[in-house]
Amino acid sequence: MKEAYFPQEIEKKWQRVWEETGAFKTPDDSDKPKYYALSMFPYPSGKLHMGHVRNYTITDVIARFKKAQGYNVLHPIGWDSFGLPAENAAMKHGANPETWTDENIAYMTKQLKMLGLSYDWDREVATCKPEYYKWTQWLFLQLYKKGLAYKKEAAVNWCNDCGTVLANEQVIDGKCWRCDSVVEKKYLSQWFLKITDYADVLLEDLDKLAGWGDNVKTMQANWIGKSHGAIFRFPVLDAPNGEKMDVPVYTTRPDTVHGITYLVVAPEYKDIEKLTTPENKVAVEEYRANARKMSEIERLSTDRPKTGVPLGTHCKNPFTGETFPLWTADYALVEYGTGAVMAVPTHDTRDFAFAKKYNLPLKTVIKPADKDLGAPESWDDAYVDSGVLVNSGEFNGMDNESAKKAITEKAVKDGFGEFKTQYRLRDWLISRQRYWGAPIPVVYCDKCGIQPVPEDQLPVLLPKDVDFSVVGKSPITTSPTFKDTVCPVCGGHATREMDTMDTFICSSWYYLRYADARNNKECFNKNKVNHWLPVDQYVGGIEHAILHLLYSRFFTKALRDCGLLDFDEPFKNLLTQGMVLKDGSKMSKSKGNTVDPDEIFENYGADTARLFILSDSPPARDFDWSDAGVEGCYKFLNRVWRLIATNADNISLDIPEIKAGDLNKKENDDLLRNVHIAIKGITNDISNDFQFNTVISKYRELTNAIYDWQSKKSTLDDEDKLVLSFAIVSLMKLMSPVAVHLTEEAWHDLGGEGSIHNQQWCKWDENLAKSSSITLVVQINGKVKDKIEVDEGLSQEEMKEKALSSEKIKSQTAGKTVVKTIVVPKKLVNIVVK
RNA sequence: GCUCCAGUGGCGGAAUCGGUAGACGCGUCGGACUUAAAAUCCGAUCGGGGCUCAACCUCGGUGCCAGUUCAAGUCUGGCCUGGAGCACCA
Repeated sequence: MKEAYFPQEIEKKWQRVWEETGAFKTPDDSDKPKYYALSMFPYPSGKLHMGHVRNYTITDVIARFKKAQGYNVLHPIGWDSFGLPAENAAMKHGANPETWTDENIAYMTKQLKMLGLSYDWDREVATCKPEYYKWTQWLFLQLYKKGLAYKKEAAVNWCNDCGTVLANEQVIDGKCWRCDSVVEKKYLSQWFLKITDYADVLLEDLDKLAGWGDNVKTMQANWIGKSHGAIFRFPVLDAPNGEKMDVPVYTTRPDTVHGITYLVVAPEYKDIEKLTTPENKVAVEEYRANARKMSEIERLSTDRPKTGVPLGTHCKNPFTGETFPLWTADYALVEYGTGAVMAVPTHDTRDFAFAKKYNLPLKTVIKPADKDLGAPESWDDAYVDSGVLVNSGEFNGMDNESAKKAITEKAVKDGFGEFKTQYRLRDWLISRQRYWGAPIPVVYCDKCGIQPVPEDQLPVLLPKDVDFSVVGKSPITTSPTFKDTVCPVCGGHATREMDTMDTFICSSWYYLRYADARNNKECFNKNKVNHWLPVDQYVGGIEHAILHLLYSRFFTKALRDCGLLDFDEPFKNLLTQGMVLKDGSKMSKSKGNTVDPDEIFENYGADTARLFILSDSPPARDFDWSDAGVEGCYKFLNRVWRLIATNADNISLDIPEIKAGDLNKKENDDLLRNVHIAIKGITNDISNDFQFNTVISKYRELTNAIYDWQSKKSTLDDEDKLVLSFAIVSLMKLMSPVAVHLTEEAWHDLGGEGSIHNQQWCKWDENLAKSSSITLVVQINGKVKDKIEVDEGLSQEEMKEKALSSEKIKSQTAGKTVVKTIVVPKKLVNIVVK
């Protein structure tokens, strides 16, 4: 065995061997229990970054650990390869997005292999390949048949820089998630998926996800935004055309209904013209035109002063008989609730600000039980806390929580309202006016209208005869061959849908395809999907907390309802890894603080990179990259290598089981114990929340313990060699999921058969994993005063005696009264004195 | 504004159930080996006080203030700071 550690040499060799022998192929049929470990698949942007390295290393270690524990592990990889960057790159360099994507996939595949990841490459998928997007289109058709895909004219988010519409989830702070430019509203006819049909079950089933962090679950719950309240319909008294009509409002505060002093409709409210008097028409039209011009970001800014104009008409409050005026104001949102708000300025901060500005009346209807609030005209803000009702007729004196129910019940009985559950979640807009995506498989017939493309005509291929240099429209529209087609129903002329699907559709089902990646007859075989899914451990970035993870949950539920699979949640356990930072901020090209994985592989090897990326922080927390830390990990691997290499002649792989009492020498017994403690600790640390940072500290502790043991030996007898072999081979096995190449090389150099990665995980003996003597901690009044080495088997009474007979304790308790003594078995004695 | 997460040495972080705070590493300092360097190895490293120094002794210490308990980094209540998500959602 070579004395020196040459990672570059070793790593290339084993990567080749693993590839040639198909070391990581996963059979579908196996007697072993299944385990599905999955990393979020990458977008082929060009090169791996450290975030990828962290993500894939974490999942790889989990996959290898589970395999060693006897599972049949599915650990696949693929490419989320449709999307705008490819198209933009193509436009910039005059190339083709496909070429650009293929080149990136090739390069990044090479890098993934250099990292020593145990993927089953036979299951690789790329969402931009026709053999994949054929099935994306097929799934769209299933959703269409089920009534879950529909087209409608709506105000949608438009990103001018990307030249396409965006889903609500892709608008962050009023800006495009990808290019950060300000999003505008446009009225367009677009395709939507009815995710709102699943709002309730998506929310409820979060409770089933015990293996997800609360942060992600609350983010999803907030996004779905369920609230309970009531719809009230207020009759209009003076509509200019004399029509009898109602204005319905949604409120979560039915208890404040007696305090209404005006009503607001959104500028885009559908009946606004009917509710405007001729005298107010000009001002209202002007206000609406202004609102239309405003960007979303301005419109939604909470600190912008409230504005509005009166419509001139009035409603009657059926609870009080009072009349109140109608206004339009842009703080009412047309997409939420009914698009109209009952305004109770005394008990809502927004209404309060608006009423103050326009001198609208204030009427108190809730006050704290124990004090008076005074005239609302003197308040600085609305009173929004709970209390008892006043000025509310028959409901006076009732606490406001009970009043919510009682008042709504009265409205139901009298026929002008009902209970209502409201969600903030909107339907998922999936049309994109871009080229590099899966075409929406729909045609528009001059006679028959919208027609889905028949399944046997799939895939609808992306045209290749397009001009990528066009500005202001999708390149797909430049294809001379794509647009015109025939109607599948009447055979007459039809035009194809020119929009492609949001790439998040492609990534909403890829984890299903891995179960049956090469199937060219079906999307996936139902039995195979039911066997492998749900994913046992999903690992990826927190940035997908809402987008990808919510969409995938929706897809799984929808496909279950289409009869394609039998489970209702795709990801049983979710690990959201933290970001990789350098000098305290996120690695990014613009900040110039990136570290190139290639350089690390070249200078230190993949094993060092893997070890380091796991070592310094728990996986869920942000990780601060440090060059000194890499160096430290490299030194540690050298230290491990030296330990094995210098002892190679004394190590046998054929180790009989060593039981308690088999060894004669105390130091050998101690080393044996340390090995068992390490096995137990490392196994538990990986099993509980994947605490790889402490796993690695335990590698170091065991390595230190073996070096310490060795420093006391000048020659080795048979017992020494036995215990040394056990210690070193255990260390190698424990490290094999992380230092995948080093341990494989050492295994072979020591004469091992096959691969260390096919060996069983180490087992520990509970009796050997604890020491025979313990440190008895003696406290006085809860403060540690002495530590005594005692035999483990001591009774509580004996522990107490030992403690009290300690010289230190005697001197500190002298002259004081012992009030009480608490004995914690095998741990400590606390003496309470006065 | 609402929701969630976090706060421990110079730094990253450790500490099943409430039971020895600071494992392991990085950095720093000191030493060994060497002609020298690299590599490697050994030792020290929370703060205050006592002792000529050291061993040792002692007090304080996990963002802040209270509380529960024999005992609190850990539990409860209230704050402060940082991060993330949502946000004129009625």
